[in-house]
Amino acid sequence: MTNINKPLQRKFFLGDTLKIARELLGKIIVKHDGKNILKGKIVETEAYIGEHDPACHAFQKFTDRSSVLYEKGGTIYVYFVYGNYFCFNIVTGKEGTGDAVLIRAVEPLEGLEIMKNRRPKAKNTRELTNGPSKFCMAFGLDGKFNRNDITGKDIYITSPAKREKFEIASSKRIGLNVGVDFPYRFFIKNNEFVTKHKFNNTI
DNA sequence: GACAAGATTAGCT
DNA sequence: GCTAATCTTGTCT
Repeated sequence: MTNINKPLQRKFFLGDTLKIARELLGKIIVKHDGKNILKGKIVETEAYIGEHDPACHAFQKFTDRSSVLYEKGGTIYVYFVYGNYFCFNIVTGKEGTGDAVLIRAVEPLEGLEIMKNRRPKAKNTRELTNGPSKFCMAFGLDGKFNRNDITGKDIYITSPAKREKFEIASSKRIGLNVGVDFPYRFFIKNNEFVTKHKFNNTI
């Protein structure tokens, strides 16, 4: 039972970053993992705007790491933090803008056994993917995917076969020391896979 | 070449 | 709820 439409095309990722961050909610991220297929519904995102956002890695600095953010929309930006963890971003907008959307949490749909193997610490299904680095671990995403393309054949995003109804809420972003005032975090209201956090109130 | 900080997580109080 | 763990990247000397 695949129930999967065609992958989102390049055009989707070239639009407005904040709009894309909202529209990605409820979409399905698919990863071909060897013989296996992993699927998850995106339930939480954050937008990073290169031009005016001090929290964005591309803000007023073009470095080896942030140069990926200036690629055209649909490019994957994976980076390493805190010595252990990866965060998975999708570059948005036209080439040269420095915008990206961070995938913070997904709801596991397929390939649960593989995810559990990769996340031995997770005590339950919810803990498999309810955090940006947890999602990366469960899906086996690491630095090798940096600069890859989200419209490729091994990893891509599709719309669900059935359009679900859900409410989108927004809040301040999490884990930042700068740019905390921008309400650029978006999540599906009342979805249990959204990261639990003190900022989970709607703004 | 050295140093400080970081888009987090897990484990302990 | 609070803090240590851990190492890459960017910046400064």
